[in-house]
Amino acid sequence: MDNTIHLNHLRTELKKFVSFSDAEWEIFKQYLEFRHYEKKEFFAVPDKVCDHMGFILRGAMRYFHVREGIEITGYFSFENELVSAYKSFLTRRPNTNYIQAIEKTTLILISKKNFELMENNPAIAFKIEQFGRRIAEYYICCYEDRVASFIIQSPEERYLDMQKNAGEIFLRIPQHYVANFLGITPVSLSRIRKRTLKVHA
Amino acid sequence: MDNTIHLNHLRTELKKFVSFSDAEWEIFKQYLEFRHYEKKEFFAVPDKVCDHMGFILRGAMRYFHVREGIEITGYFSFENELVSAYKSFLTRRPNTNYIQAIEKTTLILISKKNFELMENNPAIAFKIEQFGRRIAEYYICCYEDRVASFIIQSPEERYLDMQKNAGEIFLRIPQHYVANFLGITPVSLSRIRKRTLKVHA
DNA sequence: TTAAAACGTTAACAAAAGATAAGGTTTTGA
DNA sequence: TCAAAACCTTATCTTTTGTTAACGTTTTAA
Repeated sequence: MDNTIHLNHLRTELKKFVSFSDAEWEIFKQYLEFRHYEKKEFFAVPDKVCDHMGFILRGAMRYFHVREGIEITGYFSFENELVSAYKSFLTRRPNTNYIQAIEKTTLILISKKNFELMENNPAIAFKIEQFGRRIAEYYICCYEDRVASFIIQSPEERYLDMQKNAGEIFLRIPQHYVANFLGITPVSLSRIRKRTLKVHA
Repeated sequence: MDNTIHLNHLRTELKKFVSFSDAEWEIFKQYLEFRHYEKKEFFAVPDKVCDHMGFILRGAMRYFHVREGIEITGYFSFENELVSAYKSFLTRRPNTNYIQAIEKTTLILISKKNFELMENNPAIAFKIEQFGRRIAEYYICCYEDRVASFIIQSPEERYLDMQKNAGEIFLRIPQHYVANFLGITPVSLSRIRKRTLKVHA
């Protein structure tokens, strides 16, 4: 099977982090693997080290914790985004949550081992450091906003913001997952929806 | 004034991110500046680009938003920690919150300009990429935990965790700042304290 | 195709948090 | 030193959220 199209797509998408030269890309792409996940299949589970980072070609992933037997969804990733239990990936320590495909999903994977091989390969080491840095910096910016939303906004405001800025999510994600993401229960989100609906009607 | 002791201290503390060789350190330290902040002086303000990253030699900093005229505290940094309006620093776009000294504070600063000069200096560029990467990765791990606490825990649980893991903070920081940090109002924190006190008494 | 599971809403009640204001203590700064 | 400001607690009332359970609809999987 020829994955050239997908690899070129990846190269384009990664430009928001870093631009690979042709020579660097030839090396880089040798360290990649493709993997398909069926719906509900796990990318990461608690108590195991997450040793891959993935780029989502197609599909969607859900991050969730289990607390007293109940799943609590913390995050989602979609097409053209990265997916990883980042802290576990970086520290090589056991992960604490689940990451699960919520649709049929295709990933391009880089293993921690391959990452380190590239870090030690002088032909590409510098670019890989840049790559790792830009990814981390990108997610820091996202996290800064997310934490601010918990500090500054009420659940209702977070919901309205999300509806405005990421409305497509509601078309793909069950609402009770979204509720957890906003830091509230599904019942509470249902009430917020009823409340805010009347304002616009 | 001789700052050798402080620079050596910085070099030691930065080892948790990256180790500079003697030659690299000689270059690196030339790009640093010392700056003193009086209590209540600002390190960063809204609508201006934050163009420095600081290392706290002594003192403490508070991050806060202003919303409808009210200050809402989002974070603190103390001795041997870094301080920056990171998103603004990275993206060169206007900052959205205040960062203020809450005690007499001494920082060692790196400007964005000097950071970029080092990134373009072959003698130290690689080490600087590593440095920037490790800092970002370190903060990602902190953020992952912080967001999880908002998703998984109740305000009361966040308070008890904080008391257990960062109890010293309560000795230096007014309680109503801590309340915001936990995502609640000062009145609510006061009630939580009263509630949880009885459990231990 | 069909039974089971998943999902969203609603209701009722309890628990917690927000808003506002008042009071007493401590800290600050002129 | 002394008045003003900052701070924490408490009280009251309102609003919101959590919890549990029920119901009807939709989706899933055998």
